[in-house]
Parts: sequence; structure tokens; C-alpha cells
Amino acid sequence: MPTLERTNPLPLYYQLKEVLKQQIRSGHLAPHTAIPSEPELVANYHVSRATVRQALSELVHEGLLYRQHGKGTFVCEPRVQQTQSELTSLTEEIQRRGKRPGGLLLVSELIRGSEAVRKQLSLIDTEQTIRIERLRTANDIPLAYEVDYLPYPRAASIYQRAKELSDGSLYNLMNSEGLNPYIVEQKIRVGTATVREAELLRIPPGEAGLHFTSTAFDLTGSPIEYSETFFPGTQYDFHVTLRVTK
Amino acid sequence: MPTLERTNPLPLYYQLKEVLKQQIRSGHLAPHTAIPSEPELVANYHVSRATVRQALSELVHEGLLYRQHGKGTFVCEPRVQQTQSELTSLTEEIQRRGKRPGGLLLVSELIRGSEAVRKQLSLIDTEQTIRIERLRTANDIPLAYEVDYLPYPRAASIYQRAKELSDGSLYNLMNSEGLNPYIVEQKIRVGTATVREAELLRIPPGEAGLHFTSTAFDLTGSPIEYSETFFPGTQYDFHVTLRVTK
DNA sequence: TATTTAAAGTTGTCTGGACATAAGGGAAAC
DNA sequence: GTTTCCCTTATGTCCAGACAACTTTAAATA
Repeated sequence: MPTLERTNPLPLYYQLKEVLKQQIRSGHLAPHTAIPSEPELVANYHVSRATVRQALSELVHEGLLYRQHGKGTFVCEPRVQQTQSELTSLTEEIQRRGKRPGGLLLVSELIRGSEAVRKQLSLIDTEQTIRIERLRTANDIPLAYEVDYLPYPRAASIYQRAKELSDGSLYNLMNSEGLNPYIVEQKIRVGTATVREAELLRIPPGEAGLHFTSTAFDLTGSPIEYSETFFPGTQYDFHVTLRVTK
Repeated sequence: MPTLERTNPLPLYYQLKEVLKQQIRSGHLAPHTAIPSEPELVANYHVSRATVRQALSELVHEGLLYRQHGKGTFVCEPRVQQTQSELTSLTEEIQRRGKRPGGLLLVSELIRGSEAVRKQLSLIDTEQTIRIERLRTANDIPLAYEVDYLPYPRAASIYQRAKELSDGSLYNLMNSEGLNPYIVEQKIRVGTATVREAELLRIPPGEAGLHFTSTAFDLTGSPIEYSETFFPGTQYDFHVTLRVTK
């Protein structure tokens, strides 16, 4: 049995979490079997019950364990997609499929933006938007057409570094500048390609595809990015995991 | 200031949560302003700090508050769609738009099911599937074509009550039978209507639409429902909220 | 004045304990 | 043999207190 290090700068509950997570993933704790009871974990790892409960609560929240009052705490069945509600960027998504992500930066400008966009970004009168137009590629094949809007001057540093977007992810760039997406709302609907989109994506104009609109918020709930993306045809599977809020 | 009732069967931390939630929603606590500190809440409501922290932690997790170490706890900006990652059935979705949901039960049968479906439901060799074919309507207008699969015999009671689906939600029926969806995974892609779908939905065959596949799991991680749904054209906006898993 | 230090206030982590509530099993009563 | 009751064990809730780490403010120092 692994021991928790009190000299480790990582909190004890976090260390315990990692130990249990590892035992679950390695199959040492099989699905639907009970893990040691809270008093047993207290004795085994020499920590208080509050510490044990913090570790277990977070694992329950992450969907690895479930509790039954009076019976015990059990291991969840692994799901095909273990990443629940994870916020993956298109760049990561392409990499995960073994392809090389790229992006052709078409436009990067400062404009006032439409009222709809301004409302999405909760801009006040004097503020502008950074508008970035990109053609996203996988192995140099056009995959999607994307227009991003960011609040200016808040995201001014992104505007300076816009040229880096040709080979990188906007979310990576945002994170490195302290603009950390925490919650993303997306709307998805069927749409058809405009003439411009069809030309750039090398598809027949009017072809059907997925039209995304997405708004990213930081942990304070302030909007930090709004984007519209068009995925032609059936090239892209959008995957999402929902969870009940009890 | 409201007081917490110790005679109330509801836990104190839950009562405190509701009080704070109410103050946030009513605007009494404005976005980005600090709520009372933990010691203040302890004094105001005569509860321990552990109780206060349990209430606050859950509100943080629900996206209503955010904490800053050493500074305080603050109110998040409300998002347009405050229901985060909420698991809404199509029936509720239609009702929320002020329309009357309905459903025409086309087929209800016990079959073995394809290997793909059996794998989704993690069935063992002797188990079968309940296959339910429905035409979903809003104000009697065809909205979507849906095929549901449930594990048999586990969901045997659903098979008995399948005729109730003509006017109700499958999720409601499942909940009343102890099959509680806890996590739902969905895949979305652009598809075209088959001849049968086009006929039922009264649209031209081959018309584009959204094709959903969805798998529901109970809190133990066991799959309890798999469904394929086709939404024609642009009638349906799919909305989803994602959150980072830190 | 400018810089450094100290103090106060905040959230983060952790302890040890208590009683309540739910589930299950075994002994006692019928 | 069946039912009822009690005991054990599990998680759920709650308490009072302690110290650590971070932030801001104010005082002390150069």
C-alpha cells in the first residue's frame, strides 16, 4: 500500500485521490466493487476522516466512484470516453486523431463588431473586438472555417501574437496570456456553406455542415471569447458528455 | 437576514446554499462582488466553518461563486443559460419552448439487436434489447425520428409500459422505474434522412439534418439506454455547456 | 520619500470527535 | 419457519479548533 508523504507540497487529500485513481485505472479496484470504508482508509493512510471524505467526494464528482448511504463506496464502470465534459480544443482533437493540426490566418483586425457579438462579449461602449478569421486544417487539408472574437483591450496581448495562430491553438495562446477558459457554451445547428466558406474549404457552395457558435467564460463568469465555426459535411463528429445537476 | 432552521429535516449546509442562491439570483449579491467571508457567515448563521465551506464549495462547483485564495469569495457573472450541463430530455425542451410535446409509438419490440447496439449497452449473451421506435412531435408537427434501445431484462418494466410513451418522456418513465440517467454521452453529426425518415417527418428524402447517438449511464456507470435520433433541417438548435476538469 | 516589515484578514488544509441516518445480518420472539 | 428487534457498520452531517498560504493594508524603517 502506498504511503502519503507529509513533506510533499501536494495536499494529503490530493495524494490520496491520485492513489485511488491509479488503483481504479490499473484495475486493482474493479468496477462495482467496494473500496475500503472511510474508517479503513483513515487507518490505512493515517489521515483524518475529513481528509478521506474530501478525496472521495472529488472522485465521486469526477464520476470515478459512487456512494451508497449505509452500504459503502463503489467503483464506477469505466465509460468509453473517460474524459467527461472535458474542454478540448479543435487543435487537441485533431492531434488525438493522429493528424497534424494547422491554421491559415486569413484576417486579424480590430473592429467594433456587430451588436450580437458585442452582446456575447458584454462589451461596454468604448471597447472593441479583436476579430480573427482562420482556416483550420488537419494534415494541410481544410477542415473548418472559424471566426473568433475577443474583447479589446482585455485580450490585447492576443492581438499582438495573432500570427502564432498559424500553427497553434487559440486556447493555448489564451491560457498563456492569463485568459483561461473555464466554461464554454456551444450551440450547434445544421447550416450550409456560404460562397466564401465553400471556396476556402474546397467544397460545393450550399453544402450542408455543422455550424457552431461558442462562447468561452473565465472562472468569474466573464466572457473572454466568442467564435463561429463551420464544419462541412460529415467530417466531424461532435462528442459531448452531459451530467445531471442534482 | 434569513435564519437556518435546525428543526428542518434539510441539512444546514443545504439551507445556507439555498439562501445564498436566492440572494445571488435576486441581485442582492451582485456579480464580481465579494460575499461575506467564511468567518462572517459562521457568525451570521451560527454554524461551523465546515458547514459554511460545504455550502460554498457546492456553489463554486455549480458555477455561481468563485474563490480567490487570500482575497475572498465572489459572485460569478450570470450566463445567458444558467442551466449548466443540465440533462434535459427532448420532452422538457419542447415544453420549455411553449409547445406541446407528443410522440407516436411506431414499434416496440424485443430483439437481439446489432452488435454495435449490444456493445453500447454492455449486454451479455443471454440478454436482449427493447427496441422502441418513435416519431417525436411538437404541437403535433413531426420534429424528430428516434429509435431507443434498452437492456432486457433489466428494463423489462419499460417494455410493459411502452404505450405510455405516446404522450410522455422516456426519461420520465425510466426515472419512475428506478432507471435514473446520471451521465449521458452524445455524438452529433450531419446526416441525411432515409426514405422512411423523410416520409414520417414529411420532408424531402435526402434532406440534411442532425443525427444524434446517445448513451445514458446510471450513477454506477452502467449503460441503461442507447438511442439514435434524427432532427431534420435547421429546426433544432442543440445547446451544450462544457466545463474544464481541473 | 521610498522601501521593507509586520499585522490583519482571507481561503486552504487538516485534526479528532460527535451524533444522525441507512442498510444488513443475526439473535430473539412468535 | 417466520417475523421482529437490535447490533454492527457504512455514509451523512456537524462541530470547535489549529496552522498554512496568500493578499492587502498599515506601520516601521532606511
